[in-house]
Amino acid sequence: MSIRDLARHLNISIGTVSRALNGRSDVNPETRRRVFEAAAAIGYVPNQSGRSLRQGTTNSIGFVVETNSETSLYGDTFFTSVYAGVQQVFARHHLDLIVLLCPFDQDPLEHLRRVVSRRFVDGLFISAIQRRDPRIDHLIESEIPFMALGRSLSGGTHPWIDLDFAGVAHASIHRLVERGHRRIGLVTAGSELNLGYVFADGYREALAAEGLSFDPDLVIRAETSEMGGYDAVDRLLKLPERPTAVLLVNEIMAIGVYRRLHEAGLTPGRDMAVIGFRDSPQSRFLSPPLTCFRIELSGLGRRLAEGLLATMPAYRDQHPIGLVQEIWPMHLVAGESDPPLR
Amino acid sequence: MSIRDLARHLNISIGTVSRALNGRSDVNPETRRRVFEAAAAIGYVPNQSGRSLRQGTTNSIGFVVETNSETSLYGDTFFTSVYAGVQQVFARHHLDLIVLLCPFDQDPLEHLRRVVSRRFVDGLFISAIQRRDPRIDHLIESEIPFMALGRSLSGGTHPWIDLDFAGVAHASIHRLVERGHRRIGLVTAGSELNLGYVFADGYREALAAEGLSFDPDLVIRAETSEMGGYDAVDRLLKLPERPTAVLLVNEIMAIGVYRRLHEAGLTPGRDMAVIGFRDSPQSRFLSPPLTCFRIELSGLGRRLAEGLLATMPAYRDQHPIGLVQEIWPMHLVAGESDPPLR
DNA sequence: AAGAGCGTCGTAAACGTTTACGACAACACA
DNA sequence: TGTGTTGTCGTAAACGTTTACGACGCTCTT
Repeated sequence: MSIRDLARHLNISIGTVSRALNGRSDVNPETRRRVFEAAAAIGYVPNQSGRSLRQGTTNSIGFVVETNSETSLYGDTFFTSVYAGVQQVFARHHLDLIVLLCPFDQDPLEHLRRVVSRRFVDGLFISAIQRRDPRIDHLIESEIPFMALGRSLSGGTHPWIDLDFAGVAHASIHRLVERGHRRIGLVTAGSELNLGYVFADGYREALAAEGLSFDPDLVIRAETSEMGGYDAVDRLLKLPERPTAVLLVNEIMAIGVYRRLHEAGLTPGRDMAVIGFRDSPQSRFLSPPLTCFRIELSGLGRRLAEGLLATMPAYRDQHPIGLVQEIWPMHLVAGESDPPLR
Repeated sequence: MSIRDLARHLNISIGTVSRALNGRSDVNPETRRRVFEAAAAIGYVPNQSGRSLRQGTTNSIGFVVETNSETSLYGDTFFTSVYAGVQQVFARHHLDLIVLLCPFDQDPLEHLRRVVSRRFVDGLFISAIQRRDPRIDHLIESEIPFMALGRSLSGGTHPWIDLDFAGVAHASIHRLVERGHRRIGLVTAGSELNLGYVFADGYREALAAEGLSFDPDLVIRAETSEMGGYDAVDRLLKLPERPTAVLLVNEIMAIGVYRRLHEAGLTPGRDMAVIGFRDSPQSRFLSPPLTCFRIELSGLGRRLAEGLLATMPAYRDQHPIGLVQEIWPMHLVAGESDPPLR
């Protein structure tokens, strides 16, 4: 079932059929109508390989995700919502979004190399950005359009959108101080994820802004999992002078944090205030509900898509925005895990 | 950077280069060595579109996932581990696994039609199998190799692997009865997911096997989310005669279940026994830890991959297993959420 | 009436790869 | 020496599509 069959069936040339289907102007409207009608009737759909080969483009964009729990900060609902936003924008351009999984036993750079060299996709999203991320250098060098969810230390001239972890740290510290806390712990990502550093830097700055001193003992770098949160609190509880509040880099950790507090006979919120990132059904269903930060995820997805398309020649004119390098805001959702200090 | 450039660089024909790279036997070992060496030196990688066009195959397999929360029973770690298993097998065959997202505002059948007709992949995995699933009929009709994670009512001659929800129901009921429970509730999937029905049927059979009567009031069909679990318990608590134990179709619900019990001044486990599916870090970190069922997920992934390859002519001889239609076992992990009834 | 302009269409090359087929040399065997 | 076999390689067609180019007929202008 090729374009040749369709052309024969209509008694016209394959060139005309192709032009009709691709919406070119030099084809009679009546002819175009007949072509579409016949295509639908006999169920013709263009072969993607042939099309790709000819025009050097695949009409699909890849979202690279790490399956390694060390580098994946977010739960499932996070990416699902982001994907939805991306797809909303892509649908208008007949672009497909596909998810490319980096096997956990493979080096992410190696995996990316493979994806890029195969020319499997026209563009890429990458996430789980490391502090110094060789993937970014490789992508820039290979000249493939891409968008980073998160920024690295090197910066560069590629598009990125980063979540406002510094803002979260500031808002959290300010709120906790207002509620009487003076000794506030931080549990941040222990991996080389850049956001772990951004979060820690924001924490330190926020302490300074509130006139509080910085105690390195209160900063725990942990795995971003239930167990990571558990271990982190374990260490905080062993300090000679415990913090009265703690800030978490993600909400998965909160589960372990609550658990460890319970085991120590303490009540989350009452005996130790907890603020976490991010708002999710899980956060809301914890007891007490976690005070955390909400992200407009599908909006983020849409913006990511726009930012990527803006760098692609074929779509640039439809997205006349400059280089997207933005901080995505998050909004505090008050729970009951950080009541005023008695 | 095409095969032509590589051939010119080596002063041999492109046919020989292609045969050398593809491991055919009719090429001098010394020539083959030179070809591989030169390819690595100048960084040549075969163009996938050209290859696909010629041999009508894409060397990649798609895993279709629903982003709709109504039909997605499992959390993130579930699929991540399954993917890992699939990739282990695929790596040996130079096959790529890509995830194809069905946009939540699109009909899954429509989405699948598009994927299939574009010939984007050589084979497919589908999950979230409905009781009667038109996708399966379409896949059979279109003659594309596929493997279903879950089985539908229609059966048919396609390969599938289904989790042993009936076995879970039996084992759970048996255990609860042993521990003194006589009135046991069930919270199953409210959508048209077939496993929701399989689970309910297993529950009913297990009750009969234990000589207990079936009370339709004790069966709640709910959304497979935190809120779904919450609402389900809410209804169970309103019954004139409360159950002393409850069975959950997934562990996300358990979060809502625990929460609702707490709000009613009840303690999960002590005042109402809870057994859930499935074992995950979350289940373990609940208080009390959830008694649930563990699945060997990467093994499941490997078996899914083998079962798919067994139906594909190009790989069949390397996987001489028949049609895979199997029930995948799950093993009870004792938590503390179902102590003996006082 | 001749030429320009326009709308519509067919022709054929090109994208990069694989593979059927045949060519050729070297060698073994009768 | 002639025939067959084997190992190695080149040639060219084919996959399905897009698109540059030119052809053709029609209308409009001067």
